[in-house]
Amino acid sequence: MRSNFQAIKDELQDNEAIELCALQCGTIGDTTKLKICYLLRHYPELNVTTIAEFVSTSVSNASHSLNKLRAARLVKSRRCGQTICYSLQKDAFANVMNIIGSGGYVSGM
Amino acid sequence: MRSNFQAIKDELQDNEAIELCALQCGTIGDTTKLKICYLLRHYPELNVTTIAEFVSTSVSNASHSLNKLRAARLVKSRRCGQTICYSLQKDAFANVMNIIGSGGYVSGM
DNA sequence: TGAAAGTTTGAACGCATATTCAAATGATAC
DNA sequence: GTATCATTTGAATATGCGTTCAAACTTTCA
Repeated sequence: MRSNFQAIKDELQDNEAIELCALQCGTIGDTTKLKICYLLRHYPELNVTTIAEFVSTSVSNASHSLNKLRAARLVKSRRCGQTICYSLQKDAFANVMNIIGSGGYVSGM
Repeated sequence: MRSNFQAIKDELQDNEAIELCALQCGTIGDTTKLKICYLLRHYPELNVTTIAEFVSTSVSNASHSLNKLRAARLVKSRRCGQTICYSLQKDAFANVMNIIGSGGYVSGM
């Protein structure tokens, strides 16, 4: 059980899980992208045009947003003939959950 | 059970829970603030100077960050004599959890 | 081949944000 | 009161981001 100052400071530095969590949270820190995730959480697969209509934005903006979501490993895509189907990654937010929990003090480090 | 297009589009618009979630995720989308939350998840209370040392930043920056975290209702503070003690809000991320879940398709809307 | 539907791309703009610095505030002890 | 420690505040800078627009690309179907 590590509990000295330097060990904790080190754990906070260059922590991949924290970096990824920040990237993913930052990505859904914008309502357009968050709405897309929320939508895909309840629809297994949707194409860009449909997503754009649901979240009331342009197709171009939806496409840009989906690109960022994919870069953050939150969304994946596959071609379905003429359209491209987007869906949530499995366990997309598992890492986020691990880092932030549900809030409140839990135990010593 | 609503399942038509317009109802879902409306649900996505002016949704307070989603707006709050975006605000809170955006706030911890920065490593400094996320580290502070991570730290406070494991320490019941810490003052600004200590937090700044842990996350390897200036006291001023830590103070600015804590202000944003408080504005996003993620952190609270109380005066302890000469210093000010910061702690995580109870159920700080409860709303975030509700919106994003852990990822993956769950059920129809 | 050519048209139409679906999607992506890159540039451009304006706006928000993180961080730093210096100065100001608040509390404590001598 | 004054010096010291802890913290906040505001301005300034630079960097990053969301959105829009027009143009390009891919697939399908006639």
